Amino acid sequence: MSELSRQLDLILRGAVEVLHQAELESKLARSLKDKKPLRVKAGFDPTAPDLHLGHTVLIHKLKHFQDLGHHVIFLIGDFTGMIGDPTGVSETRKALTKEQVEENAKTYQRQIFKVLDPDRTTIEFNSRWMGAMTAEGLIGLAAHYRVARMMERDDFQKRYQDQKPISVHEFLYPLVQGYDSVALKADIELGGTDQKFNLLVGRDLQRDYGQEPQVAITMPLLEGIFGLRKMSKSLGNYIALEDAPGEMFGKMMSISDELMIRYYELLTTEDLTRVKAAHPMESKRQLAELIVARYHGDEAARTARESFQQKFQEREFPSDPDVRLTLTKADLKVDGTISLADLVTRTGLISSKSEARRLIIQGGLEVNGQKQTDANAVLTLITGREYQVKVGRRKFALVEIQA
RNA sequence: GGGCAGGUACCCAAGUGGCCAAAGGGGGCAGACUGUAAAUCUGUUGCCAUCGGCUUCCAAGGUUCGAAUCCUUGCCUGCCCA
Repeated sequence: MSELSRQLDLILRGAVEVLHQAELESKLARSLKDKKPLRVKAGFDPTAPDLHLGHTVLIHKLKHFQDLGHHVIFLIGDFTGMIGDPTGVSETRKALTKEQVEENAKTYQRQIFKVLDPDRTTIEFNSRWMGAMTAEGLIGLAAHYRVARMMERDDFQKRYQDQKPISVHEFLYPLVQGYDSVALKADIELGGTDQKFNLLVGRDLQRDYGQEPQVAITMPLLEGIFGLRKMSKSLGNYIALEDAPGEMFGKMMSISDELMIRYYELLTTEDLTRVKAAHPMESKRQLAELIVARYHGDEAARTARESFQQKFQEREFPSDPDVRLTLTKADLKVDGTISLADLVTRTGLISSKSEARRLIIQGGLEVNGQKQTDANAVLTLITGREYQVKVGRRKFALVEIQA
């Protein structure tokens, strides 16, 4: 197999679309001939330093390029982030301070370098060139693109049809993102399938600015833990790289069998036929362990697995409860009692007393292994003792009574 | 600038004077089931509480015995015309 087809093979693995493959091939061929690495760009939002597994699909692809000797540019869209959120029309997002952006960038580095090689990664901020751009420059940039083309974008079109608001500055997003490719002289840009439009704007702009257009490669969006919709922070269906090991493990275990296969496909290099042949629960556990180990180490993965088995498979009270609460006499009534609902509310694991009462009535509360179903119950707590409170399916609190 | 249509709970969305703490769907939570799941079924989903009470339907006023519903003003969104 030639070096070129070897490279192509790895690059195409898992990719949804390459625009256009012929250009990719000629870029690769030239790169090999001149011994000059390609400049591969991927952009990330500075407001969400909490990377989740969805982002790692892209990061792993960057890693592939890196392994092939190419140059990876991890672009943090701090300028784009400062303009505001294109989807949150009702709420204007506060501009991030320089310090916050720097802080977020550090978080990014900590997270991505669990996958990428720091020595072969450049981290860029688009404020470097966008911050310096004058209003005149911005007008000039805007003149490079047409409204009709802008409206071709799916979400704009849909929002327009649905009579939903679209602010003018939202048009600036694809423009700035595209201009980033001009500023960086990118050969290739990676993005999720939802980024296709923006990636193509980059091509158009580069051409307009007299550069060779970048190749756009789209990667699948990883579905969130409830399946169906893409993993994203705002949908709350994500597994963050910095989730605690136990939490990460638990989330991985609660995905459907179907989704598990998908995760294997996009996040690991495991052989899928082997995964499908094994018992689903076993495969899922392996996946959970694999992922936790990748971001937290082998030891943490083992502990997470053990704790999970304790909590859910054997339904025991875990050795590391979610909350440890210490109550003193002052928290109790004079006769040393407290209402059950109050006790549960005090753990902070639920948001109101009404919710506590609901939970109790529905049979979702246990104290020291005893199911409590009387919402009006009053407990007499003994000083010096510990009480194990199980709140709902997966929350545990240990309450200690001090004199 | 003018005309028109809208703003309802976490989200979508019904309701157009009392029967509305407000239908329905999604999502969440709990129970059953299970492989830890997922799917399914059932219940639940403003707050406090024993009956019962209290605060909600963009905001502020007003009409009324009584308003999410009517009126006024303001703010916000969309469409059409200029």
